[in-house]
Amino acid sequence: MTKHRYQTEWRVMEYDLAATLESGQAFRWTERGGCWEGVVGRRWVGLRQRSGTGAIEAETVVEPGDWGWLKDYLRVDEDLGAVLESFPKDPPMAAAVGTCRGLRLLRQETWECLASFLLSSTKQIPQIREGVRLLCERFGELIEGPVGGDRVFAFPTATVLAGVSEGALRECRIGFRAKYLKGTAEVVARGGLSLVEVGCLSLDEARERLVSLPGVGPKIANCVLLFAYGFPRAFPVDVWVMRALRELYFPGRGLMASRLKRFSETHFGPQAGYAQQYLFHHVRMRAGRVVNRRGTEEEKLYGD
DNA sequence: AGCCAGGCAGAGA
DNA sequence: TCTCTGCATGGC
Repeated sequence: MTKHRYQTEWRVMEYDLAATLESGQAFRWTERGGCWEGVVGRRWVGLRQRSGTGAIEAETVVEPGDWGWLKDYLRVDEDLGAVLESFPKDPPMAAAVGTCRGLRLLRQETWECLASFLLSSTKQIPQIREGVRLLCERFGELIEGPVGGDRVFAFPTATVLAGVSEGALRECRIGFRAKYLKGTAEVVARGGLSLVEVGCLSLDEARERLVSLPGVGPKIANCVLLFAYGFPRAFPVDVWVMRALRELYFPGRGLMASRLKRFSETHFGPQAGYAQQYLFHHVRMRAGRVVNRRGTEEEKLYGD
């Protein structure tokens, strides 16, 4: 049988697709031969960025309608220049913006984002991706993918995950997080917390609701509020962002975490969440280079 | 071998 | 309100 392939293209300035899809906000995108493959909602999606114009090409294998769902996900209509302009004018932000040109925030589906970040505590991004992948393969619905490609799965619903035993969830290598995932899936599945209604609340009220879920504290809540709900001031503070605050803003001073968090709540302005993502990506890229350089003895000589 | 990873919950001070 | 600890797993 022949499958259709539906394609479109957006001309968008300052959009680094690779940085955006790899920056630890979404966990299902993989690159194959210059094409980023993933799943948005119940559709397989292929994305490619043209080297010359920077235009983004999108492809699906089922009828895409008007593509509005994918434009929303990628936030291609967002005015990134205005976002960057809103950042505080200080050396750390200037450095972060300089090394992360075109980094964007996505707008993800709320349940997938919440469930994915429930797996994130004291895990590295590749391990989170692995857990998400196994959950999808074992409990997600099979959906249409490209001819001759791997099987493709939707992210499993809260209802399905609520019905899975904790032991079966643990077999996805998610460890102690299994009981949190199951517990939260149960609350969401029975309507104990409406993820739709959370989006109608103020940032503080929305965060208050989310942290009532088992396994969801302020950090994970802020990730969901930023990456799925799009609250522009949500500011997740993980070990990397804490490191950025310490090393870039207060080097050599042993400030307490609580003091740094208070600083972060007021310093970064109306697009603090975006600023956070730039700092996060900036310090991770910097660390990545250091790690890679340890690979060869000769470059070790250059040190830092 | 020990330390760290996009943390959180529960206990105790 | 704070600090401390256990919790799975994998990579270095």
